[in-house]
Amino acid sequence: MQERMIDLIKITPDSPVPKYKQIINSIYDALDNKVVEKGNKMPSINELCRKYNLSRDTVITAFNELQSRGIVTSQPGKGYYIAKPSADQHHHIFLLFDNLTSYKEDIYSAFREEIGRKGKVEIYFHHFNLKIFNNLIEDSIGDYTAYVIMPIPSKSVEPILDLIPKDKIYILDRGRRLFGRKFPSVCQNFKEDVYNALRSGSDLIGKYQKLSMIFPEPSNIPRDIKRGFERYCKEIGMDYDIIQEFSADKLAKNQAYLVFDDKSLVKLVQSAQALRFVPGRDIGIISYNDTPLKSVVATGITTISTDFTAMGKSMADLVLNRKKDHIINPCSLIRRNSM
Amino acid sequence: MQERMIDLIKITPDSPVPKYKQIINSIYDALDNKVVEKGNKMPSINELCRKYNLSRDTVITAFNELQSRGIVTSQPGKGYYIAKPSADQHHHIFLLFDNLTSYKEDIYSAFREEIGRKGKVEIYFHHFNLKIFNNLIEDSIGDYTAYVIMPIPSKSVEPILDLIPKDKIYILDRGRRLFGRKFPSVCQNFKEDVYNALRSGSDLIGKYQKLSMIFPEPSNIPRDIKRGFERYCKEIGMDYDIIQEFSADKLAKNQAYLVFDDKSLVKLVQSAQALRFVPGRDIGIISYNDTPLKSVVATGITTISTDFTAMGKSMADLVLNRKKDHIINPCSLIRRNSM
DNA sequence: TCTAATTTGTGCGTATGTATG
DNA sequence: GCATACATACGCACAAATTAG
Repeated sequence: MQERMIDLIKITPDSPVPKYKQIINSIYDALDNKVVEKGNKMPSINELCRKYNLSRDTVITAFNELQSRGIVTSQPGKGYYIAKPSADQHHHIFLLFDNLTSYKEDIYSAFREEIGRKGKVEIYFHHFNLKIFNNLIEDSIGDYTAYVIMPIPSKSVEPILDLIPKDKIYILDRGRRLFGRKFPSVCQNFKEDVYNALRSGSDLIGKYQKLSMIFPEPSNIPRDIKRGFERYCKEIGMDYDIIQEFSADKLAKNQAYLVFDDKSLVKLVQSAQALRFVPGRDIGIISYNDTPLKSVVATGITTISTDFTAMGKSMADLVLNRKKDHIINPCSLIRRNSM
Repeated sequence: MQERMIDLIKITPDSPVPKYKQIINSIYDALDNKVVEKGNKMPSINELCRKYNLSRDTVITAFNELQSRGIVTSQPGKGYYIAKPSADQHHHIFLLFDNLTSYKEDIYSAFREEIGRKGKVEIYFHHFNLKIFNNLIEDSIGDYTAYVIMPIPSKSVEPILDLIPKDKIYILDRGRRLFGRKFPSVCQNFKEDVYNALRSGSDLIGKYQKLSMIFPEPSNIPRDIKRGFERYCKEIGMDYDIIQEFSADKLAKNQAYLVFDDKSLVKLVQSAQALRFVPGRDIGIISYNDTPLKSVVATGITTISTDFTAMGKSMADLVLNRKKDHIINPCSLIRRNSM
């Protein structure tokens, strides 16, 4: 037993981390990975000194610190023993968002709240720029206990992720298909979500003759959304098309629109107002990602939206408990007057 | 290893460039030429003093600057270590927001865009919690070249700010009255802004019999807004009151409402819709802080708003050029159908 | 447990040159 | 010419952290 335990202590002499702290961290890691448990005997002080060429005092400093934190107890004349079944390690979390939009606040707040005092969270943004993405991760390697990442949707992010220890990576929001089950994740299943949300609103959609998706290109909107949309339309035999940029002349009565960015939504509603088309009667509007204001835009916009608070909470749960799950975040259709 | 590193520092005593800057440049060169890498130990302060006949203070000045640029980290009792794989950015900016609301996105994007490749921006949120505020700043001291801060409106933030070098602090958005001309700033003048915006809209406001401000308490909305509002109403002899929480029964015809938070705005618009009161005819609505969606809420909400993009740009200009200005950010009334 | 060596961190005093008014 | 402020550089002293023996 001690033999195995000894090997769990990793000392790198030239690290900026003090040796006694490296010992402490090793014990925490061993507890987290459940390779030691309450009651196990710790390797003796002299054993560690010899094996790692450490000063006796260095080991004692570490053990004293562990004892004062309640992780180990000492039995004079016998040795040190693990005193706790698990340890609330201090998590230092690298949270990499794509960009700063209003619903990110929901994810972040929920995440932070769940993490609470158990860790410190630092936020970064890559703005879908691969160079920034790589630099941020490269700079941060070794500095965090967990890396929660909204990836850029491209194969080219993989080499840089390989530099991070695999068991510290968590994938957030998108990248479900890109990474499969390679990392723990809380993601949307964009294709299924859109498909299911549209299905659940078939009674509303049926009122219209055609369903147009306003999908700006190039954009960072997940491609899978388009696939889910197309699958739905084909399946129920709905007339549909995909518009790259909305303009007023594309607005027609008895047509419904599925819109993703706020800018297009604003244009769409303004055009409708100009022609005195009433959303929900003359035209239909479904918007993506819900915000409080959308409930009063025009006379209320129907939205397809994932639950961002749930997303933040689930991710915190994964990180805190080192779970390896692959969670699909819930998504639903929120019915309002615009359809 | 240290031996080689020592030689990488070139000091020419008679050069016009200060010695501490020569040290900094040497480290940059070493990083550029990849003769040092992340995690390498720097030669100790005393070592450099002896070897190059430098004052200890000179070396420390250089190392502190490197640390605040994020190039090195220090561990008391051990030494200084290279913290980045490569270095090109000379500004390392600590950006502390109060919370994440939609218009923060505008400030941040504009700020980031102006900073460009000249620096790295790290963003934090204090949520008006003094403890978080203090912890975030305390933890960050010495790690950044500039601290851009949206303060908590309270005297109690001053002691912690005193710990930051005075010439690295910039005040953003609020705190104009709290700090006066103590730090460079880009702030709103809430009292004047509201007063002037209301004055410029007197033709619209005159249509209504009463002007009600919906001002939730407690809240983090600047108190000065209330003062500007009261001053305007008294000056033109307008009947007015201040409502702490809006409820449907408080909605009355021929009355105008000045509303600050999205939650109250949503309630207000929904109540109006329920009673079939048309904004701009039966009731008036003015909302604070513009977002794209507000142009299509109901049939368009009139807003009083500062220019958040300008705010971000101005702040970037101050930081990049180390200007000491005190800028009042422009604010105006944006006329739409709701008044 | 104690001593010793090395390291960073901080404070204070001093001196010099330069820019500003 | 004078006063002031600021950046640069030096010297000394002491505290606290890290580690060795």
